[in-house]
Amino acid sequence: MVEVVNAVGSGFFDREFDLSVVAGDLGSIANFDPDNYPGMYIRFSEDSPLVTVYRTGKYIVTGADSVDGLHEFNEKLIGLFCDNGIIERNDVEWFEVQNLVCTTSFDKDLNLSALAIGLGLEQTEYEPEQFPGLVYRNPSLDSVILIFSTGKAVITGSSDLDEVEAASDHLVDELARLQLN
DNA sequence: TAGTGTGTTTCTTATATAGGTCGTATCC
DNA sequence: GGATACGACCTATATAAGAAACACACTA
Repeated sequence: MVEVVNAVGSGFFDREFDLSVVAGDLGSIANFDPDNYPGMYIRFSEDSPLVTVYRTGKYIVTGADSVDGLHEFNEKLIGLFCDNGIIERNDVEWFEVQNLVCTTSFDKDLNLSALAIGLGLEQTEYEPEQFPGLVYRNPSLDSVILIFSTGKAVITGSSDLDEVEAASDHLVDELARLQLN
């Protein structure tokens, strides 16, 4: 069972912004501090995703917990900008998912040293002194998997949920093949 | 040597995972 | 003062974006 914990997307409005003015128009939900970072942050509520908007019209949405939620939030953002006269509907050029961070569990403790050997040392990085997880990069997958001794794992780097599930299935198969699961 | 141009790195944000370290607080 | 407990933060992973700070190469 793969669960999305963070979905990241980026988009583009065909319009340049004076972020100081936009932040002023949006009020307390916007935060723009050019001395700290060139992007303007927008957050609708404490637990909502975060939007970073740039002068060029490009923007990033982080912190959604599903792909649908990411698109819904994007629509909410577009609505906010249109309602405040910041953009018009036809200024919306594109929006796409860039990265998914997912978790899964194999429900069994794992010997990461043995797993690193079994999966192939050229495809794994395991340095417990540096980081407790095993990093698994398989060229046939478009995701990177962090595997922990508790049997839990983090799958990241893909923009497609089907690819994430394929990566999870692949690892289940590998664990079965290696008789470590 | 100084100035200019180009390229690279860092910063920031979200998020899970887990081990280690560090600082602070509480108790004896 | 020493021992223990706890929280915060670091480590690593991916990704987008723009700006600033660098490093390096080249020309005058």
